[in-house]
Amino acid sequence: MRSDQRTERTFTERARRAQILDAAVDVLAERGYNGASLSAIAERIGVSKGVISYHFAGKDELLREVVSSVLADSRDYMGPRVESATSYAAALHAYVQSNLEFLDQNRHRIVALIEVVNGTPPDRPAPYGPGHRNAVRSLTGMLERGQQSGEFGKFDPHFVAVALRAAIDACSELLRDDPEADVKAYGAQVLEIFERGVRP
Amino acid sequence: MRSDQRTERTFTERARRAQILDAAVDVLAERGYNGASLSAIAERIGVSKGVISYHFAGKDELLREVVSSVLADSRDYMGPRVESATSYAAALHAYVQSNLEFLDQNRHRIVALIEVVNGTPPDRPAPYGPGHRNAVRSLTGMLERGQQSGEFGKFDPHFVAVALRAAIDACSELLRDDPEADVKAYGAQVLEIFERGVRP
Amino acid sequence: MRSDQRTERTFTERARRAQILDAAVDVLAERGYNGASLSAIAERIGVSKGVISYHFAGKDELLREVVSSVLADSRDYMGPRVESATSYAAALHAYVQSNLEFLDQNRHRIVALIEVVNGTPPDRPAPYGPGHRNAVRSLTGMLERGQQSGEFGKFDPHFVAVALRAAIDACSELLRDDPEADVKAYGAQVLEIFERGVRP
Amino acid sequence: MRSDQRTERTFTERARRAQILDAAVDVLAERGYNGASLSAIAERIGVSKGVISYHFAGKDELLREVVSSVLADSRDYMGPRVESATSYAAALHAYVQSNLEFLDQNRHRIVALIEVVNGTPPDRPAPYGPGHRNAVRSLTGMLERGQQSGEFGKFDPHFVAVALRAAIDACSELLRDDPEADVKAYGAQVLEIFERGVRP
DNA sequence: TATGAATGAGAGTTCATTCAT
DNA sequence: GATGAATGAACTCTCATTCAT
Repeated sequence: MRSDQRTERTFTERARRAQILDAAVDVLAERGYNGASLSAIAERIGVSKGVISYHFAGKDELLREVVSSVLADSRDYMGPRVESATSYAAALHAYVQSNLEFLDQNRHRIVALIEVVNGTPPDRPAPYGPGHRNAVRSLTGMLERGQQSGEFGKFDPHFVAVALRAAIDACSELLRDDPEADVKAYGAQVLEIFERGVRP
Repeated sequence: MRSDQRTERTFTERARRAQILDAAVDVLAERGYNGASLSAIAERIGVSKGVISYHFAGKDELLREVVSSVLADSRDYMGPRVESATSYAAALHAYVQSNLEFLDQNRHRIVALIEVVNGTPPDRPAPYGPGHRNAVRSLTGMLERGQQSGEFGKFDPHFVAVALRAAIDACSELLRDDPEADVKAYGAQVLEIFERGVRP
Repeated sequence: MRSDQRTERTFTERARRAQILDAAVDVLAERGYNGASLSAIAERIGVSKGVISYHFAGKDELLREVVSSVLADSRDYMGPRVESATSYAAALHAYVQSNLEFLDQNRHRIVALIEVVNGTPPDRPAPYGPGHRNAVRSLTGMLERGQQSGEFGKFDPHFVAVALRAAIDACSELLRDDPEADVKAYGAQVLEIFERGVRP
Repeated sequence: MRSDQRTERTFTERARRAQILDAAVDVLAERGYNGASLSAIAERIGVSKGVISYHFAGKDELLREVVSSVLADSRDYMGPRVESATSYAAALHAYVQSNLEFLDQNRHRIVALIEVVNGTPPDRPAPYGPGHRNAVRSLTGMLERGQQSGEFGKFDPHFVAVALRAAIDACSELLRDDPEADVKAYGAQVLEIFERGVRP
């Protein structure tokens, strides 16, 4: 149905798609990748499976949209905050802080995203265009420029980027194990470690 | 039949179980959680599906054993190395280093473990009894003791333990993206960051 | 709504029906019976599926109309030519020749017709009222009258009618395998065989 | 399961496969290509759908086997009879006669074969390796050799082969319309026509 | 011990049809 | 008259599990 991509969607359709995406996020977060069958998602909104097939080309498209919508929102949230920083140290600070804020405010969706990314079988196209690898790459770039400017010391920027991203993403685990966890404090702690770590 | 844990297993049976576990690891690593069907695993050893059902109570038990065998081996490898350290700083060093060595030498099995942990739907008993949570807890303990001894400075031990474990585990990603990645160098870099981080 | 056959159709409606029938023919010819879904047909004219349901009682009626419109046209084309023949041999000649001419000029529609006739499950009302059986019957009649007049020799008229119709219809295969096939030459050859065959 | 094609099949399996093939033939003959769902076939033997999937790689393989088994049997039946002919006229005679005999003795299976051949959507691999086209080709060859030998007169061998095959295949229609039809008599009639037709 | 065989549930998809707007 | 939306049944296929042999 959605063969003509340029067609604008009607109001109703946009609403349904959003509703389905929300349901998908919920089910993914609660029952995991393998629990997120089309029936489970449809059941949650109280419609038939066919509705999903009607609004999305297939399960793949649905999951890809789940991922890309979260990624887009995270870029929208973090981008301006990082770019308005006036030093590399400040940018690093803004990066970690805004990232964790976003995570904190989108717990459900983050869990869903991780389920999709981790759950997608290796023989299928990854559901995030550039996705996570890109996140590491852009972080690496920031660290490198910080080094060139003399603000940061000597270290392997790629390795540090990987470790930092992992530390940030671990926030999900933290929340999984304890939904009341103090994300802000965790962020502050991670920041302190890595700020020390990149200092000259 | 294998429900009675006190029954001693015959030699043949232990061998079969081991063989099946190995096959499961291979298939999990290559085709992911959803690709690891009982038929795929059975096919790899050239036996019928029934064999697996005979030796394991069900797929769940098989996967849980995959996980627990890797965790047990990692404890066996790291334990002595960490415990023989004569200072907390040395223990931290030994922890990270031996952990990464183990990861490096058991790539296949680690990937399989991650597949199981990530793939298992949340409504089912988690495949690692205490597992990861335990790892974080013991690391937290080590950091706390280091603080009490005055060797380490002031920080939140739990948060740092979470971040450090995440940084270590990120090694798998590193390897997934680049199988030739220099694990040792990555470990050294992570160590440097966190050693700085915990210093008084 | 269109169940009341006596209702006169408006101009617009007749146009729509014709348009839909054309689209159905095209899709049937290109994608076969099973590829001819209502969506595929609707998409070809750029309307919604509902339009078809509005103008036809159901898919069955649509397909039956496809068949009957082709058959009607073939009767309109062949009838006068056959009837104006002044001998039975001439009638036979006119029959085969005009039939193949019609086939040649309506390849698309013929293919569609065959798809419908072959594709319709046997437990459903056959899409050609009397249809093909009728064609054989009228041909049989012609042969019988030719025999009674002494123009034709001794043979089983029904059997010959069946074989001749089959030979004529095989033209579709010929065209399917080679769209450039010389239909006229094929017709001449078939005629020669059967003219010899029915001679006293 | 049947991944290793060289594996011999057990007795039970051969029996089941045969049983399934028979059921498929019956259902195809009775309910047509589109009525021959896996459930319908399974239901007829009183087993679950899964059984078919267990014994055949998929519906495609099942249908292909239906076709190839009939074609193989028909070759086995006709081949020796045609080859033992001592003249081209005799060969033509044997061809038509043995073909119709085979048709007569395998009515059900022939109808099933035709359903599969006609029903398979055009965008899918044809279910008969060489199949019908081959039949026409070999018949064409026989006619050509008969012409070269001087036994047959002047005509287009390809066209006559197409028409003759069509006349023979029309026997199925004959049977469909009247299950008591005298196939032998029909064969004799067709033979007479075409023997006259190819005479010099 | 191991196998082949069968089951039955559940997956994603497609489709004709219905209906409020 | 026409549309978008939704339904529900049917389809093929996969899989963990069970069981007689």
